[in-house]
Amino acid sequence: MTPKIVAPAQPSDTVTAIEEAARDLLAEGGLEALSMRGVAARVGVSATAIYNYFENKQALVKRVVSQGFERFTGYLRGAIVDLPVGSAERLKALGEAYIRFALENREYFRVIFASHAETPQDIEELPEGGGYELFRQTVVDAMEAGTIREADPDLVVLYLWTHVHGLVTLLLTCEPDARCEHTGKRLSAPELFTRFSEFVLYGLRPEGVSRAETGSVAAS
Amino acid sequence: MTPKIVAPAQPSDTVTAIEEAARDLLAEGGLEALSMRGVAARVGVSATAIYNYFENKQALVKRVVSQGFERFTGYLRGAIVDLPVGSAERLKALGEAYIRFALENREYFRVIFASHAETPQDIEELPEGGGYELFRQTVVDAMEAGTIREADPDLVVLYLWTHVHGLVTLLLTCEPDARCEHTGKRLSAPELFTRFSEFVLYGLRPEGVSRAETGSVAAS
DNA sequence: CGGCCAGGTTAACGCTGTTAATATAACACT
DNA sequence: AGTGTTATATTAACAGCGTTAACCTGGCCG
Repeated sequence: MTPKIVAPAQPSDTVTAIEEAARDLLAEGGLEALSMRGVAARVGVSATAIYNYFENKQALVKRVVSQGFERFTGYLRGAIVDLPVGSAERLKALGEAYIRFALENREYFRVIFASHAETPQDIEELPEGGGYELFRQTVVDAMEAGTIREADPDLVVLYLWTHVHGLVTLLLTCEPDARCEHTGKRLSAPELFTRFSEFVLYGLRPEGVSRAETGSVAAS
Repeated sequence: MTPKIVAPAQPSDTVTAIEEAARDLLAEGGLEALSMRGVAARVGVSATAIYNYFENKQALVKRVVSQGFERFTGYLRGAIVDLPVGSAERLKALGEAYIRFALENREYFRVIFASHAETPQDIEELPEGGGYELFRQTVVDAMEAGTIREADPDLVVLYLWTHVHGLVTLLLTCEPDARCEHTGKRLSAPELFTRFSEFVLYGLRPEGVSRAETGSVAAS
């Protein structure tokens, strides 16, 4: 029985149990299913016991979200690690993994990106940490390999991020399996992503028109 | 027999007052600021009086969201009505209006697209109604005018929708004024949208490569 | 031993959505 | 006029929520 030397270094059993219970409740029924009393009941303690480890519910949620974000980036990293650096496959796999994780962890993802990020500190520590860097590096590699054209990497990252994130949030608020096509085609999310990839690569400009022509004179 | 829960043909004074109070509270402090007692207090009645007009809070929120969606589509329609049909300006103005409305009505927009859409009926009546058709018609016009290349309109609509929606949701969860550029550039949302428009038109493929070459053989 | 303190308890406050029972006023019908 | 019905509002209450306060309890340290 070695007495625990430093408390904060390795978390106690109780606190991890609390985190697990909170994570499960969150994944099962969303934010409103995560109640202090509910978490406490799962752990087998009183509700107020949680306040020994977390200042309030928001802090608990923040912790869970933070861990979820780490799992998210880990998932993304694992999805592209075996693919050749700078390849289009790698870039595409990253987007697909983004979508897959979001759809398979709906409530989780929802809460991760519903963290209103009131304090500017929140946004610093959460989404930018590993996720953005991973995204950016993949884009930079693809640029150097000639897979995509050269441009401001941050701009391109944000552009691609916007796309996958938009697709995901639309699918999350509409329907699980992408019935957003209203002509009865009902493409699945991966199918949609594949179709979109072509637009991303080649753009929407009409076929025979060179870049100079459509510049900004499209109006009559 | 059954007390009429649905608002009558001409809404009474009280019900519109309730809707207004609910809308204001929602716009001010988000969903959690919208409480039955709070709404009732603003109207000047008892909390339970609301239940004469709305089955429960969810129904009230749904009503407010529905009205907000109508305002949203009206806003979009007004933003493009004066611009030439089929022009790139029109398409761009639509996207810009989408972003502008979302950023100027943050809580509103958030709740509109946070309507988990549990019942399939919800999604039918809400987002598809006028908004999608407006979006689609604008795209079809642009296609016929040769502003953008020809493709499945629904696919292109969803593509562009994904684009603006993703940008908006990212900006909403990150920061008001788009500090998502982490190199200190801090482009504003309209600036970002303008920059992205070029990507949307011309794509990300490297400059000199024709469509056939990069098809799907980008791997090593 | 005394003291401290982390970790747990119960009780309680004020808030929430919601239900039940009740009151009141206006209208229709005989 | 009386009577019933309906719409509209009320108050009281319940269960659940996050959170605070006061209290207990066991183990560690000087």
